[in-house]
Amino acid sequence: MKSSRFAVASHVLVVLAEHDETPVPSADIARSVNTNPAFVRQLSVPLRKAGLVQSVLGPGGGMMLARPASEITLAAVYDAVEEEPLLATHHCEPGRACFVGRNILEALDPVLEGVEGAVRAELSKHSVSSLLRAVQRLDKKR
Amino acid sequence: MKSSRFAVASHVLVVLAEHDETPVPSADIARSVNTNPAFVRQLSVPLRKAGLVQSVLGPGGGMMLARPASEITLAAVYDAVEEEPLLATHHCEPGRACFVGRNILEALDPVLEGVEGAVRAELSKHSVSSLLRAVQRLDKKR
DNA sequence: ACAAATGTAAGCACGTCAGTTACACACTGG
DNA sequence: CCAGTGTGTAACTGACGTGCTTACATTTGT
Repeated sequence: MKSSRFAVASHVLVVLAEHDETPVPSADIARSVNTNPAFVRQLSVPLRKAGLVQSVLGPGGGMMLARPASEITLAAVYDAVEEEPLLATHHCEPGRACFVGRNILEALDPVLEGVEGAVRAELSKHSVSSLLRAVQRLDKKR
Repeated sequence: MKSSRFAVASHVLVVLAEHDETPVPSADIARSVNTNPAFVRQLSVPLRKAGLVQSVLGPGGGMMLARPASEITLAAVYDAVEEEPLLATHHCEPGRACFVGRNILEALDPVLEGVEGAVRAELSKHSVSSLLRAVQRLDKKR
């Protein structure tokens, strides 16, 4: 099962961007995502650690963006919630008897670095606010 | 558990590129990767479907590259063995009551397309032969 | 015929993930 | 000051992907 955290986290942040400046309770967000409030709160942990959201306790509380939506790139979202590299290497150490086995991981390393960099560069082109605008544009068309 | 198929498939192809023109039995490849011969054969299925390798049955048989190593990019390897997109979307449909839920998937689509394209472009810069050269260069240093 | 290989099906163990329940804690308003 | 609202977090479950293994039919060279 592939992780959908990046997509869901983006969804959450767009909802927060829509309700600018006012806290949104996890129950409301969960209704939009169609999942459980606790799941949204769990997802909020890495987002808070990354300084993207903050929460207000007590009645009238909830989650809200910690900085302007235009200053949150999707690369930051990706970094916050999707910690592992997307292209994994061997689970078990390759056999060191063969010279390919001895060096393949090191040879593959710059390739995987490059991929990771390309992904981050591509995601840097978008922000939460641009994603919100895209959502609004699509909704108008209906 | 993240998929390591791309890394292992690259490993296999580099081994095949080293033994140019002569078939390599799956048992030999498995020794280099440090895994099971049957697992290598399973991995060979998508590679054969993609026209990257071919196999020779019977004694003295095995797997070999179906075309020159310099003409097999790592993007082709990726396409062959890693069919699903690396960044998944929501597992369950978002709630259509909220206008964000109605449009988020469609809005996210071009972003994910862009990521996929960036990955493929980055992987196109490398080939099986360039990877083999990197392995050889690293081994000389030891 | 025999042995060396592949191709493939079936199944196991383990890890990850989404989803859920439960509960302690924090804050606000009356 | 206390009832209600909401967060933070731990624990658990079920589903699924993945690596790995066993097993067996099939092909082919000597």
